Formats: sequence, structure tokens, C-alpha cells
Amino acid sequence: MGENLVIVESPAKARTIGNFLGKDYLIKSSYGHIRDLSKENLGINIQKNFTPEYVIPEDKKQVVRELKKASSDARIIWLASDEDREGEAIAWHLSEVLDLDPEKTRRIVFHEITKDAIDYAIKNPRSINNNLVNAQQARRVLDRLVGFELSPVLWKKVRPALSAGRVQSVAVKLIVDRERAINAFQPESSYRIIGIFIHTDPDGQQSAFRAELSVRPEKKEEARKILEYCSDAIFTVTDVISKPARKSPAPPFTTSTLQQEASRRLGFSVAQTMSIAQKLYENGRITYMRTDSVNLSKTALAAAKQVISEEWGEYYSKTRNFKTKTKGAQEAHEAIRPTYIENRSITATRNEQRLYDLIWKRMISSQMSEALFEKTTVKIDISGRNEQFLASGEVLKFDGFLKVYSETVDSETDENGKGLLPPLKTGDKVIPENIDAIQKFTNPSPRYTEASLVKKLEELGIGRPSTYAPIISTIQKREYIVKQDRPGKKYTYIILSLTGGEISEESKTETYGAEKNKLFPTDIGMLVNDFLVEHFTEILEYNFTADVEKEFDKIAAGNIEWTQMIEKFYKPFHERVQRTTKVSKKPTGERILGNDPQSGKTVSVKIGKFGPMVQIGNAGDTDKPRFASLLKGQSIETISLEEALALFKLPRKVGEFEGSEIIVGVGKFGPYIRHKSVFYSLRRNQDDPLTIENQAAIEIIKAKRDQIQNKTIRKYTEDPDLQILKGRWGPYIRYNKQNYKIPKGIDPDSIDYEACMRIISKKK
DNA sequence: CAGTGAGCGAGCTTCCGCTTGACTT
Repeated sequence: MGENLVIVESPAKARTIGNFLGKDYLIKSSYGHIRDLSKENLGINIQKNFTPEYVIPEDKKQVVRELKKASSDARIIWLASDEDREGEAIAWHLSEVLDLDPEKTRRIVFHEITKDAIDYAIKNPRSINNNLVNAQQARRVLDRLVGFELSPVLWKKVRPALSAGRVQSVAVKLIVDRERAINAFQPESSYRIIGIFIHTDPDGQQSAFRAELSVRPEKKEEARKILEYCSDAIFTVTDVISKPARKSPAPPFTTSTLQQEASRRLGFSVAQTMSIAQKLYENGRITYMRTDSVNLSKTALAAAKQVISEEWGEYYSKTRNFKTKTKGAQEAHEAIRPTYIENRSITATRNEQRLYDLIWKRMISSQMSEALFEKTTVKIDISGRNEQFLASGEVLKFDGFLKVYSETVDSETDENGKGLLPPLKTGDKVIPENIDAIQKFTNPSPRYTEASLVKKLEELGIGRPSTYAPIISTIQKREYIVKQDRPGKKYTYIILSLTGGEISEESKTETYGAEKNKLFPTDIGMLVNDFLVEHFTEILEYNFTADVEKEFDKIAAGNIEWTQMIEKFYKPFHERVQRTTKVSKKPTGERILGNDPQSGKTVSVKIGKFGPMVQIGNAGDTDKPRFASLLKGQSIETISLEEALALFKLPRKVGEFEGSEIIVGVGKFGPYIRHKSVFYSLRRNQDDPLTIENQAAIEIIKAKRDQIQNKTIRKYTEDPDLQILKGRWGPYIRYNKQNYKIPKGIDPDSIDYEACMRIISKKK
């Protein structure tokens, strides 16, 4: 005992390694970083050449105590933190804090947790790479400087407790820029001309297929002319080209791709995916879930090959090694995969099983053969015209990896080009059954989901696997962005139809752009973004991180001093901070909408002390100005004069119920209705306080009454204030507006009055 | 619990990237 101490970052990893190393090795975990910059002031001594002031956070003191004891007992200490910038820094902090003797200390790394990899690592130790440590210090110090100097500017100029940072501010900018692009988007329309053609083969067998005209006319008249021409044209098949096509499987999951697929297929939020994956990892079901690597260990490759061959035959197996293309990837781990590939399914909670299944399929399919197709494209001439109809079909010849898994895509897939075409030959005549010209509108880029934002950040090299979920939660906590559903807008489009030689015209209405769980910027988010972009342009640029990463790489290569790099950044940055604090005005986002038709006064919107508001009149006027808050979903950037004026109609009377009037208004906690001095919240994303009618209001009142009744499990005659209620975590006691937990071992259905009172008095 | 919008002004807030628990009214 005590011969060797191995320190890794994660306790689950420590457990696994314990199985591979013998009794002579004690494995302990550092639980990530053990030191960080002090939170007092900057935590950096600028005068002393940016010397970092490191402290051990309160919640790490116990860990450090234990590691100190273990290391002083050990003969050799093996620092086995991850092989990346952060891991190297952890190793260095450990050696400093534990005061390790270099003679007794070995730095080792392994990318996969297999016996071979660990044995190899033990046989090939090295010393701590100080250049890499310095690159990490530069990263840490830069982030602290940016975060702790920018945030106070916002406290002074916008409102307290806001934040800004290298990563979060750019994440917000992505969402703001996208929203503005959507607002500014001008849809253009064109006509897709799609025919259903009938082909008759030599035996008289008829079959129908779809083909689309090679051009899309912009004007309805043009589309109509083409249809008119088609009504007595002759259609001849010209080119028939068949060629084989193949499709390869996607690589196994990284953090980012796992989050994307779990969001699309299982509807999980990014945070939910990570917490479920964490459980799977801790239970030894999957490899580490915070990774940017698509690499697989040799043992995993061999196991996959065996599973695939046994299940579907050897020709379904194809061993592949994937290479990471992601910017800034540090590849300290394997891809995310099942630890034991032969475990097709596991016993766990339903969501754990579903996520495991996804990970299993993705990993297995990545080691399977390509799917083979035959793709056929056909051209159909229209007599006397240059345009052609095009048809394409795809036949699956060999399913390969598709047997298990196919990656989903965000965009709508084209409905053309799927399925089988009839056996067409050059020179065949085909007859149109009907031809439609359908008006189609171009769409702006879609709003981000949590997962698609992560994808974008990863592409830009911003953030790391361990921070994607926290970034999204931070910018929501600061109220820079909101995750919301929004109803779509109705739009009308035209269909011209050629059937039986006659052309008919019809207009149809559809809803477009309904959003579910999408990320929208708030007014404060846009205001802060614009302020930062104006005064700190460089930091808000999408390639800022990529640029500083290049500097960090130079530090890691030993080509520049980290303090020099920081100094070069800090001087102009700090000056900018000071100048902005001194000279810039408080941004309000004010926008003049027009004049109030009643009073003739100016109507404006801006961010007030309590959020976005409309104002009629000005502060200096003889009458005080009138104010109203904007509703959720409204924005100072897009609200119209009419919408703004409508807000002054609240509170208003909606109607009557049970002989008393119903009033609708907007309060501290959002829109409400009041009836017999009881308040009811309006249903989110459903009711609009400006338009809600009496019937809907009555429904809300009745539903709330029902809900209260269902929530009550038990009442007591002894004391009407005492109730047993059904809550989020099961039954609980409510007494005089206080809640009490029911201790384990007591049956909530049969708990009597005395027992309740005992629990209550005990708590007090 | 169901607005407010203002000229006195304490002391607080904040970054990014490694890691898990503890425990919910």
C-alpha cells in the first residue's frame, strides 16, 4: 500500500483504472481543477506582470487535504490528468499545491481507458510541459480580464448583475444577428411546376411518376403560359442516366453531435442530455461524455466488428478510423461510445435507455459498410420548348449501415428523388395526368435551437464540450435570450392546376414559421449586444476566439511568452474599458414610433428601469407621461405604433361570470385575470390579454379551480389550514402557507392530524 | 404577490473550463 499514487480528473475514471492496475497503485481523483484565480478584485496582479493569484476554492479543500496525505505517503506520484491544455494545468497545479518532489513525480497520459493504453502510459512517463501550462494560464487570465472588466461596464451603463465574456457574448450575438436577419428578410416567390406523368410500357402496364420543370418562373403569368403550352404539348423521354451512389455512416458521437441528435430525435435539452449521459458514464455504461474526439480505441473497433459480423454478417462490417475536423479540438478522450459494445441494451431508466440506444446505434453504424443506391435521373422534353421536366429516383441496393441508423438533418428534405421510377427508355412518350404550378416562398435561416447553437459555436471554435450546456443556461439566466414557442404566421399562396386541358387557379392558406423551443433574443439582450459591438468590436467578432487560440498555440509551442501576449491584448483593451466607462452614454434602445392620435404626443419605446416599455409624451411635459410595459414576445425593435397604443387599454373588463366582472391586466408576474378578487394567470403562449374573450377567461377560472381540487389529497376537520397536497416531488404537508416534507417511512395516505402536527413542530 | 417609471445612494453582481454531488416545496 502507498507505493504508487495515481491522480486522475474524474472519480469514475479512477474506479475503472483501479481494475487495470494492481494493488500497488492507489487511484485518486482531483475532481477537475483544484485551484482557480481569486475572486477578489481581478485575481491577477497587473503591476507584477500579470501574476495570477491562485486560491483553493472552499469546496476543493477536502479533496486537496486527502490528496496531500496520499501523496506524502506515496513513493511515486503519477499525474494522469487529461492530455490537453486544461489537463496539463491541472497536473501543474497539483504538483504546486501538493508540493511534489520532481524526482518522485511522473506525468502520464492516456486517451483511452484500456489495459494496454494504461500500461503503455506507465512505461512512458514524461515531465510537465510548462509551455502548455502557460498557454492555459494565458487562456484563463484573458477570460478573467475580459469577463471582469467588461461586466462592470454593463452594471454602470445598463443594469446591475449583467455579464459579458469571450464566449457568452458571442453566443448572444449569434442569436441577435439571426433574429435581425429574419426580421429583415424579404421572401421572394417563384412557381414550382410539378407534373404527374403516366408511362405505358410495351405490355400496356401503366405507372405514374413525378417530375419537376427545370426552371421556376417568378411570375404567375409566366407559369400560366407554360401550363397553357403544356396542355397540348408532346412529352418525350430523352436522357435516362442510372448510376450507382453510396452513402457513408456518420462518425461516432462527440458531445456536440450527441446533443444535436438527442435534441432532434428524443427532444432532450442540451442540459438534459448531459445529465443523462453523466449517469450512464458513472454507471460504467458509456465512455466519457465531454469530448471533441471521434477516435475509437482498438478494442472498441474489434468489439464492434465482432458484434456486427455476428448479427448481420461480415459484409456489413467495415472498420473505420475517423479524423476530427473541428477547429481547436483537443482530443483528450475517445468518442462517446458504449463501454461494452456487446451490450445491445441496458437496464436503466427509460431516458437512459433511449440515450444509450442512440449512442450504441451511432457507434455500431460508424463501423458498418456504406449503403449502396442506384440513382436514376430522367429528362423529359417538351415539344417546341427549351425547358425540360426532370425526374429522379433512388433505389436502395444494399442497406449497409442504414440497417441500424441514419443521421437526421435539420432542413426539410426534398420530396423529389425518393422512391422508384418506372422503367423509362429514351424516346418513350409520356402523358401528363396533371401539372401544378405551386407558388413557393424563400425562407430565412431558421432560428437557433439549443443544439444548433452548440453546433455553430463548435464550428467557430468557441466554448468546449464541458461548457456548451452551461453557456446556454448562463445567457438565459441573464435574460439575454429566451427559449420559446411562437405561433406561426398565416400566408397565402397560389396553385395553378392543369387537368384535362383546363387550367384552374386556387389560393390556399397555410401557417408558416411556427417555432417550438427556439432561442430568441430579449430586448435587453439586443441592447447589451449592440453596446458591446459598438465599444468592444474586436472581442465580439466571431473569429476572436480563433485568433487568440492561434496565440495560445504559439505559447504552447514555446515561441512567445504568455505574459507578453496578454500585455499586448490588455493595454488597448483596458484603455477602451476606461474610455467607455467615462464617455459613453447609457443606452436605452429608444425608438420613436409616431404620435398618439388622441393627444398628438410622441409615442416611444425604450428599456426602462423595469424592462421594455412604451411611453406617451416626454418627461418635461406639463402632464406626466403615460407608461405601459411591453408584453412577453413583443420587442422594442419590432413593435408597431398600433400594438404599442393597444397596451394602454389594460386593465380592461372582459365580461362577467357568476355575477361578478372579469378584469384582465398585466402585473408583476405577467398577464392575469381577476375575478372576485382572485387572480388567475393567463395560459402561456395561448392567451393574449389584449384579445382574450369572456369564454376563454371562464375556462381558465374553471381549470384553476379543478387543479386546486386535484392537488388536494387530504383535508382535516380539526384544522382547515392543514392540508396534504400533491407536489412535484410527491405529497407534502401545507400548513399556514408553509410547506413541510413528509419523512420517509410515513405513509402519506394514512397520516393523521396528530402526526402532521408533530412533523410541523419538529421542523420549527 | 398582481406596479412601477424619481434628484439620497450601502454593497452586491461578473469570466471560462475542469469536475461531481446535495436536495429541492
